[in-house]
Amino acid sequence: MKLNNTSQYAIRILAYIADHKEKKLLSAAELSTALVIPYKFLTKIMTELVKADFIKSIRGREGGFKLQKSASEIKVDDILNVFNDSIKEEECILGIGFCNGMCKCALHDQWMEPKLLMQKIFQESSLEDIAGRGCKI
Amino acid sequence: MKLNNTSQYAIRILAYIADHKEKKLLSAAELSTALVIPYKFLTKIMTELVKADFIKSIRGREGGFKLQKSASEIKVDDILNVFNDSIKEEECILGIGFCNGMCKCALHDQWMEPKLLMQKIFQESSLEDIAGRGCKI
DNA sequence: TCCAATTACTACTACTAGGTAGAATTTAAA
DNA sequence: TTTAAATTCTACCTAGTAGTAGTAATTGGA
Repeated sequence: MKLNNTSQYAIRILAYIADHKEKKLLSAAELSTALVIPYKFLTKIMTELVKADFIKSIRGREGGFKLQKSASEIKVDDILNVFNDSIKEEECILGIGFCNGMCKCALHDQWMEPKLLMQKIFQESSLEDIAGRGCKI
Repeated sequence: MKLNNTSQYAIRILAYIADHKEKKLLSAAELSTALVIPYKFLTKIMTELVKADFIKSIRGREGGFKLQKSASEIKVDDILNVFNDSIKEEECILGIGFCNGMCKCALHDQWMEPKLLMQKIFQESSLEDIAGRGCKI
């Protein structure tokens, strides 16, 4: 009952970048150190975030990354979608493939409330909302 | 954001057994067919459920499985615990290891409500509560 | 007593997520 | 123009989850 590691890293990376927009560019090395994410794994994730158009990369010396959109435009759910980790409408807690009103799993009714709540939180929370909250990790 | 396959299977198996207590014993073959779970994988799970003392097995011809405790005594959370899949108190949505009031992750506050709700549902839902709900899968 | 139906055990394979290594490419500064 | 700092690409390794195969052990019934 957790997000996968890559999604967690991606959210933390983007929130960190959003929280440091006074700096023009942040390098992979700086992000890796600050967020305690293995450097090589982080660079792999960065490439995906660039392709997904959340961030812009500047190659070469003095290069780095910065947000491509405004922080309020990027929702947590958008990030989860890139890593196939968002909560699907028909998602069933017991994994049966067609859990709905007609034929529902044993936990269907109980599961609706937390599921909708999580969907709502992910869809409504933008980087702007979460950047600067709590610790800087 | 999902339970692992084994936990899902285990819950469905136990709910099914609870829902068929009029039958003295249910065989692995019957469960495998009824619940559409690969036979060999199911037998492996059954062995774990026996060791965890949720069910009793009768070996040999005419053997099978039945609940070892009453359905109201077995909570969903007890099952999740066997497969290391229950929601821990300190569990953090962004995976940082020490997310609490002092040093909390960017999504800590939003995450509290659905997390507590899920914990509550898992801890309070017994097999008796869920058996017989919805479809028989 | 023997057989067939059943659970239990041991070991293996397949797939995927997480992570690492090394070299290629780009670019600003010296 | 050379070099060093940076991203990108390709390929691989590792560990854990899911699932399979074969056989041993148990036991009721013919």
